[in-house]
Amino acid sequence: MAIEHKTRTQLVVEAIREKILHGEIKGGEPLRQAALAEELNVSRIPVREALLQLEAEGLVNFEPHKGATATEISATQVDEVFELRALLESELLKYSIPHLTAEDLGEAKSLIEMMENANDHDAALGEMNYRFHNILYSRANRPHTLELADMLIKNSLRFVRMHLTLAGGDERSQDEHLHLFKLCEDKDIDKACTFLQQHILSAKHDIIDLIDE
Amino acid sequence: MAIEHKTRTQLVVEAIREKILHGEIKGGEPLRQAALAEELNVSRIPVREALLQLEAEGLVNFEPHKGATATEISATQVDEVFELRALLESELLKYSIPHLTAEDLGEAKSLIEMMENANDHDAALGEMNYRFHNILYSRANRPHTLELADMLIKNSLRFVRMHLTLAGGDERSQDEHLHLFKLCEDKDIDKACTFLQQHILSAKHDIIDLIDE
DNA sequence: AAAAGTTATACTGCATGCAAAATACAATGT
DNA sequence: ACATTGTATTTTGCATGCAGTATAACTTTT
Repeated sequence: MAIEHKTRTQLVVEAIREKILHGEIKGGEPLRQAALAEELNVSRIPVREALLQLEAEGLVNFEPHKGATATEISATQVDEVFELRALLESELLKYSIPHLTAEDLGEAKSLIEMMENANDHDAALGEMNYRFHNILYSRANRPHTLELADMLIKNSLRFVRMHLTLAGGDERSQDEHLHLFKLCEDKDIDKACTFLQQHILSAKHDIIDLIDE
Repeated sequence: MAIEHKTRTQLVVEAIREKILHGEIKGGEPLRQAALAEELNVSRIPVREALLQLEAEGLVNFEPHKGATATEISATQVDEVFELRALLESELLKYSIPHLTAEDLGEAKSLIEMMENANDHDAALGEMNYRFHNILYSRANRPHTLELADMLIKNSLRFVRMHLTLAGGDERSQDEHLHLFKLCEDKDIDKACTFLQQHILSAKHDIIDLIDE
């Protein structure tokens, strides 16, 4: 395996993204280039470039001459992002299901089992959830769509994490994953897609409820 | 009206975007930072930042240590982008129609008339087409979705332009705009949305045919 | 002559430093 | 006290220069 040679900019992107997703940096909070540069032991240039990339991801607002802030996230924004996810991800699933291989399904299945065994508040749960869904979409052959969906998922990850931490990896979510898996296995495209939409939208409602208090 | 103070980076973004959309820079062609910097009379820093932003827009590929290239655009890519547009834009229209005001519709109408009177090969035609659609989506109250759709539209603008230049602003497209307008006026959401999808997909087919020769 | 190694070059990645803009603060006038 | 102007400070925007990486050109070896 080729060693991957990460640029400082990429490292800074990951560092700042993690800070935002973990809530270490709150929404609306200003991101000072000099402060971040010093903290991460780089110059301001890679920080600037990282902030630009994070803006493209929707995690940061970058205003000329004003500076960058972590994006605020209202309930209506969550609503919109999850609606979009439901739209795009069901589209991906629709194209992907016919080409899903036995190995794909095997991987998905084992991830479900791992999630069942994992501690409810395990931080890795979000990662597993992410990979589970990603496998199901992987054969869609729609790279652009997948990239957009990925952006949205990353963007909503901070809520999902909050959701998991506060509510715990609840039973319902597990059951839903299993059910979705079976529908994929049966190649029942229509049912799988509409069920996936429900799955995403029910997560949306949970999170909005959480925010509203 | 407040004078707007554009940073060099923004100006460079626009300059390079224009070059790509106008075909002055072809797909796959490398974008050398130093060359662009000299040509535009800036240093390499704003060029780098511009290239990063253009990558987010999908017009440029940025590979670490390798450099940036204008994105190649195969028929399958066009297919995917237009499918996405059909999906997102019809969604926007669905939410927007109920809130469209009389003024909105007036503006849209006058744009249609302007497009009818315009020269078939007028470069401004693409711009008018863009504004026409944008007005129809403007009341959707879905900023995030609108932004994504906007990105996709910008991304497909080079083909639309090619389409218009080679095929001319054909009659069918005009008729379709008028029909779409009437459906919006009547607040017939379902018909308007499915018609919009057809409108976008038919453009897709025209463009793919153009590419395939 | 083809493959592998070596040097040269072209280009990117990034640190530093300075100029311009925005913000915060003080002084003045009303 | 409030608004307004002027000044200081902070912060961003960008030019320059150098170090590191990838690619091309050239040897050397088989």
